[in-house]
Amino acid sequence: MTVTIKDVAKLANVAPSTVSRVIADSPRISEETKQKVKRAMEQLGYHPNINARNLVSKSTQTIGLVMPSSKDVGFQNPFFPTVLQGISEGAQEKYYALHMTTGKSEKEILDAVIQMVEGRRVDGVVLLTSRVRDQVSSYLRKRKFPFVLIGKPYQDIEEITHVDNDNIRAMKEATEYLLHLGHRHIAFIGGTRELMVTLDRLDGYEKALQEAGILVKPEYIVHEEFLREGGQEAVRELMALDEPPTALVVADDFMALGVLNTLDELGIQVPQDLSIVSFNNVLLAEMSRPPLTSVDINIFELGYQATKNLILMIENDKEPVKRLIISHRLVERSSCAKYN
Amino acid sequence: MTVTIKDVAKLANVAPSTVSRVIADSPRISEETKQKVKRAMEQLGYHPNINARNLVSKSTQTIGLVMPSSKDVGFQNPFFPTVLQGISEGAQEKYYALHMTTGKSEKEILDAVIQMVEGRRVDGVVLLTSRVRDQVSSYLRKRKFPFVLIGKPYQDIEEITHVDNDNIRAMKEATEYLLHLGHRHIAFIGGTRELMVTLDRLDGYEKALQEAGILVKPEYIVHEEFLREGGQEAVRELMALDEPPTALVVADDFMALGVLNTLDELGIQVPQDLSIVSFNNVLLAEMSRPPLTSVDINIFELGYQATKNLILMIENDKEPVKRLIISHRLVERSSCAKYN
DNA sequence: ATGAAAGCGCTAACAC
DNA sequence: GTGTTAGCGCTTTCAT
Repeated sequence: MTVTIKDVAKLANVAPSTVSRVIADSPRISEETKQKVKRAMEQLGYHPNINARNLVSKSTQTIGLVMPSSKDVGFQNPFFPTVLQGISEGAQEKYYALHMTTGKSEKEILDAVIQMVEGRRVDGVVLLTSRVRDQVSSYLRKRKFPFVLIGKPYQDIEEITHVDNDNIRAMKEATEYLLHLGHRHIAFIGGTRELMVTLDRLDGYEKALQEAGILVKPEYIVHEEFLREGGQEAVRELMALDEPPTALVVADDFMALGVLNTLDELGIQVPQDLSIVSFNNVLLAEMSRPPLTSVDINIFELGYQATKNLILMIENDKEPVKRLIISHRLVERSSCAKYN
Repeated sequence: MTVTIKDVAKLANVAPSTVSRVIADSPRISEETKQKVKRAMEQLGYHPNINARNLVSKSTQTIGLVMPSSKDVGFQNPFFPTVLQGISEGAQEKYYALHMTTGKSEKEILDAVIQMVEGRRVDGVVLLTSRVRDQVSSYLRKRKFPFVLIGKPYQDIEEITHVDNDNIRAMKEATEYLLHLGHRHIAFIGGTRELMVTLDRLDGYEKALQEAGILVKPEYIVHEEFLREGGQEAVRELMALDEPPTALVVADDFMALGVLNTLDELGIQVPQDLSIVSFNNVLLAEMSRPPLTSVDINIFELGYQATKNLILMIENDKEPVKRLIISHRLVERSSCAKYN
């Protein structure tokens, strides 16, 4: 029924091992037999059985992807397809396949990861988001299994290869941009504090203010856990303060869109009444009104570098631990104005 | 080094086959030995090698996912993560894993699919988008390999199990909604004609107009191939016609956002000057200004049903061909007004 | 440069 | 109810 290496061997009048060598493009096979075997493969429509190959070779040429929880907001964020593009391109170039894990809870995800690692389905793993106290990364570390984290590790930062932006600096610069425009009342809107990226960006925000000698006010710091519901309310409260901010740094374009929306309802004009700097610079940023000044963090590159380096680690087990910092740049559009 | 079924067998004082039966939870094993074996597995930290299992059992418990070309606009569309959520939930429930294929060109994608099918990496495939003259679906059909298409097949519609919306009717209703509001000059903005979904929606648009006795004007039909560049221009031309439309049906929320943007630049107010009905009802639709009246097509369900039915097909090879139509509904928001 | 043979870790007859 | 055994399709020594 299914055509195996033996069938090819028979037709080509060689041993199965020779066929195997042809597949691996071994240099110790004469060009002549190579052609002969290839013709036979062609003729029979032969395709190697990957499971058999994986079983004996103890490698799979596939990379495991750990997605954020499927009921997470992150899943809806355009960040996600873009980083996937980068990962997939990095994998494709080296002929690696992609295996996905998802799950609704942290536990489901961890279980799925354990299954795929212990079951020898993958040679390495890319973690798509860095969460505080992430169990998956702890497990992989203990297991000494090759993996790369996109984002900043919660702990053991010197020992986990990761690719990240310098989010502290990036947000510091974003905040300073507003400072230079004359703003003194700048609020921060970010996602859940469970995400390392939120923590770093908050950090950068505070640093910028401190350096400028401006007091960091707790009421100016908002964490929108939910994209829609929570957000609306939070923005309303923020703008209802005795001393409302004149500018906002928002940790994500998608979030910024929601903010823009709420502001519109409140009759607050951007950038005339309020300036906004956002983050990530996804397609959305230029499609919103006003188009958002946003920090481009090179999402594609995050994914691409993560995969490239994971493959390096897989193929060379003494590849050193690396910390790859992807560059960012502020893209000015129309959501900011001078404060007078 | 790695612990195998034999090690477990030895420790538990049983035969390897018994261990295998315990894993498969065979009813012919006494509760007592089951416990004994499970303890041994626990103690040794045993995990089954999936490749070995796949090799002999000729099944993989994994589903292949065929994504749109990674350089495609579709990739950026929020449709994509949402449908993935549905797929992943359907798979998870039946303990199926997910294997992804991507590629930059149609050819790369086809090759990747052939590899994963012939290599016996997956038991079935779900195709995420339906394109005109899609080679992947032709290949799978010829190969008689289980697959489900999300969207409407280009050909052999009676012979390909697919899950789709009734896009013709949905767009017809959307158009009629505008008709009922008094609009007589309604234009259509859709994606590339390479996508079946575009064709169907265009069809529904034309049907609605015809039934209403309104002439379908070619200059009212716009296909934005590129989300940004092309779109801007197309919308401008449309609004610069001698008789510009008073309403728009747009085949996608993401596209609608771009349209909204261009209209704003042109100083055209929605819905006062122009009404818009959009499609898909992703999160974006309620975050835009004005919030978009959009046809909810139940994206999650598309993915979920596709996977569920694929698994049925995998597990029962005489499962009949099915055509699953997912319901839709118009969600009214603020992008439409009566025409006076 | 090529062949023979062992075995990767598992399942599934077939015995008993 | 459990053990024995023969592969699944491939790669990889070890010969020659």
